[in-house]
Amino acid sequence: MATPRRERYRRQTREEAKAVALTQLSESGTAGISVNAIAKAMGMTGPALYRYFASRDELLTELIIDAYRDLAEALARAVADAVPADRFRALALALRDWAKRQPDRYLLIYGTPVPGYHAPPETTEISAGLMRTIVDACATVGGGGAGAGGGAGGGAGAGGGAGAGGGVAEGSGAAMSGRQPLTELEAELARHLEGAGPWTAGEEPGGELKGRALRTWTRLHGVISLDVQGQFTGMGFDPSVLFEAEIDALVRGG
Amino acid sequence: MATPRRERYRRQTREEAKAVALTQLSESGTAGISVNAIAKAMGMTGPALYRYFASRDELLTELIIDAYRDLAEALARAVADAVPADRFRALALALRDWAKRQPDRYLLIYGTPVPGYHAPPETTEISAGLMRTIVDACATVGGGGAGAGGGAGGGAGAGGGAGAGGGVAEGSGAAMSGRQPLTELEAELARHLEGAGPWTAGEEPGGELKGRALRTWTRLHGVISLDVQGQFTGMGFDPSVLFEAEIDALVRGG
DNA sequence: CGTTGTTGTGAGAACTTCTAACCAAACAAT
DNA sequence: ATTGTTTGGTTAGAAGTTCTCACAACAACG
Repeated sequence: MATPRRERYRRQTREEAKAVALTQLSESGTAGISVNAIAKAMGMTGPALYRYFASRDELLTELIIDAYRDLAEALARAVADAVPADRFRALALALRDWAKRQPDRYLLIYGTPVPGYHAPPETTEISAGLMRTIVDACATVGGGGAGAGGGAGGGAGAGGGAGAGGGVAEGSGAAMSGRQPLTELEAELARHLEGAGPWTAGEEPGGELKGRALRTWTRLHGVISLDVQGQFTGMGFDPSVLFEAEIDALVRGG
Repeated sequence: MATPRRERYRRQTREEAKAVALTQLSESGTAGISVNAIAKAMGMTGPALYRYFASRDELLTELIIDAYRDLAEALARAVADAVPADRFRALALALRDWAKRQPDRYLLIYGTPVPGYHAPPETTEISAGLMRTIVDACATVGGGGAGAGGGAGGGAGAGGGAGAGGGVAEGSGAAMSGRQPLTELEAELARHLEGAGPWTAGEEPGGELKGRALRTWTRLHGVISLDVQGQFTGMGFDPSVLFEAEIDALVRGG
């Protein structure tokens, strides 16, 4: 039952190509990723790579999906490895750590999108799983709350990237009951908020889970994105201090 | 003393080229900006444009500088047009408004940078002026504080984009007194904080100007950037509500 | 051994940025 | 007014890109 050598070899060269692409990415950005150059670096001619990737865009997409999955896994693991009291902090630190370690991959996910490019459903699924991890982590901070829901969600999230994807896939039936099954997030949040009331204009979102999760996401991203883009250079302060302050503010104020 | 027709014509075609580039930008992103295509759209052949822009990069850079200047001006004007009590809110709303009205230009400034690309000193100067506007606006919220400093800074900021740039240029002598004159921001902030103590690890940054300005910047950017990148689509909530919540949180908690 | 399917190569089309050479028009100065 | 110079535009072409196609070489299977 061993995987056919043909297929294994194929996988191997695909991975190698993506690895080379990643080094090109960190050296010259997404624009610097060249199919021809990758092929040349691998010891073959340009067109050969088109046997493995239908287009440059497909390669890029795969890079994005990989990064997404990797990040989701890292966050889920960090949360799972922490005791409930530290989960929120663990999540935030893991996010920052991942981003600082591989800025280009972070920007691949959350950076400027190319107009006309439509993210494949895979990424939105992973994104939903990632969002669920954040929501779960937010549920552990402050008033505690929703122990049962948090536990179930945490279990699925702790299963790693594959687990998150699986969980979303399994839950797809629930999304169909809604009117607009755009992402799992809506249903997911609804499950978490059960009767907490809608979050509409003019309302006070403080202290309630959906707002907390969103604020967590946007604030952490705000610091991280500006940091990895180098916008803080020469400003005479330590970004990590700012990041810590934001964590504290989130934990305290909600 | 009328400007020579030669020069005027040159300016004109440069502006036209940049205008065409902007439409290309909004249609297909930075990667979609093509010198050849711009020239063709203007009714000339490709190489002709190289009389006006030394390279594609120079054109891009000019687009970035223009956007920067425009944003800085819009913010300064919004702050200047508001009564002191509303200045902070006015700044935040103006920032969001500008970004939502022209997302691609916002991403041109705060989006993924291309590696190897070094921002010209002009942008860092404008950035410093912009940061000063934020700091000034932050000074009007909460405990009031530093009335004299805020007034002086506000006056320079209210002078529009050119005024901000000029102010920075004039102040360059002050930067030389420091050890690392990387940007004006450091000296600017120092002037504002005079004796408020350093902002280092482990310290509580709440309620003090530098932290407040940085938090303002990163939080607003966090919401805006994810919004203009379309990361909120299909999540079933109104980004503006989240934005308002962040403004309130900044005003209230600091 | 033969057949089949996969992988790589070279040629080439249609793009891109950007340089070089050349020509024409507009300005400046004698 | 006739020179001379600067500037604007053209075509040609080099070097690069993505991507298609036809053809050859090889591995795997019956």
